[in-house]
Amino acid sequence: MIGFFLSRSSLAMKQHVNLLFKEEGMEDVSMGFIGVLLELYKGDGRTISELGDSVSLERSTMTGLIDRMAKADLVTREPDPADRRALRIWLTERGTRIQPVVAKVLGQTYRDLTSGIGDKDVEKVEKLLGRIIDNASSNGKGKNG
Amino acid sequence: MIGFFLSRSSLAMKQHVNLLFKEEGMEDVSMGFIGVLLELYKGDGRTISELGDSVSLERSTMTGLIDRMAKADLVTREPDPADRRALRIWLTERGTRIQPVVAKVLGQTYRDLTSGIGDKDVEKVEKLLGRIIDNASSNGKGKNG
DNA sequence: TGCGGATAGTATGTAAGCGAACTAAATTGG
DNA sequence: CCAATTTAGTTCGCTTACATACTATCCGCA
Repeated sequence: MIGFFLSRSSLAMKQHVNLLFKEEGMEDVSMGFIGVLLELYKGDGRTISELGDSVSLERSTMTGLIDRMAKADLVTREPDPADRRALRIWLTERGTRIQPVVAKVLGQTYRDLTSGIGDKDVEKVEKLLGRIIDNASSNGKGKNG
Repeated sequence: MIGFFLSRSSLAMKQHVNLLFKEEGMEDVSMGFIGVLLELYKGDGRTISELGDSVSLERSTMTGLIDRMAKADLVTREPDPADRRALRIWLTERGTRIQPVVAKVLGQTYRDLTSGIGDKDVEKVEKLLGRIIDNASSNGKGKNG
């Protein structure tokens, strides 16, 4: 059944990324950080909510994620002087420095896990999974969609 | 990136299944139970380890899963008279009774989430995800594979 | 100006998964 | 036959995700 394949492949990729980081001597960097790191490489100093929207995670999920990233010395939370509710997330020196490693791990993961699968097929899978995600949100939120 | 699609679609399916069970008035039945239930419908009275192997979950994960299934009155743990280490998992009356609902929810989920995608393409996705899962295990366990 | 609703972030509790460490029991091998 | 190893299951600590409820702050409008 498709659900089985989805959950296993998702978990497998997560574990593979974690493994590669460990092999780079970065046991404290995990798959979960990558989405946020990639966003921050586009530009840091954004709020937790903005980042959460970009990576499709709830605010309550972001709190713990940013906690762990801060503990791993990848980001800092700084108060926004213009909005005392908001915190702006900035890359630390380490967070900036590991960008090439992040790229390397992602590239290697892609090559390792899609080996034997053509780029066209990978694109097709992404497109179909995108469709599944869309179907879920229209069937879920809209109720009688 | 493919990792994003995998984790989102996997989560989406999980939530969709949970939602459909809720709509059936079974808030306490969740996606996580399904793999084990389907195995038990093939034949119950198996050990936790056997079931874990069948659904590709670690023993430590199974403990909590069976706990929750027992709390939802779907299964019972019974000691194996022939092996005092082992516990045999049996379907309860409720566990047996909901089989048609499980089938219905699974069928509906399949139709909802793959709507707009041909059966051939779904099969193709399953096949390619299977390949990714295999790639992960050979690259992960074997190390320099 | 000040009240009422939006918004930012956190806290809490639950699910689902892993690995490592542990206990009890079974199996194997010398 | 008994010591050593393996196996069954649980417990513990961690990650990652959610929803809900809460605090603090901001903003729109009367």
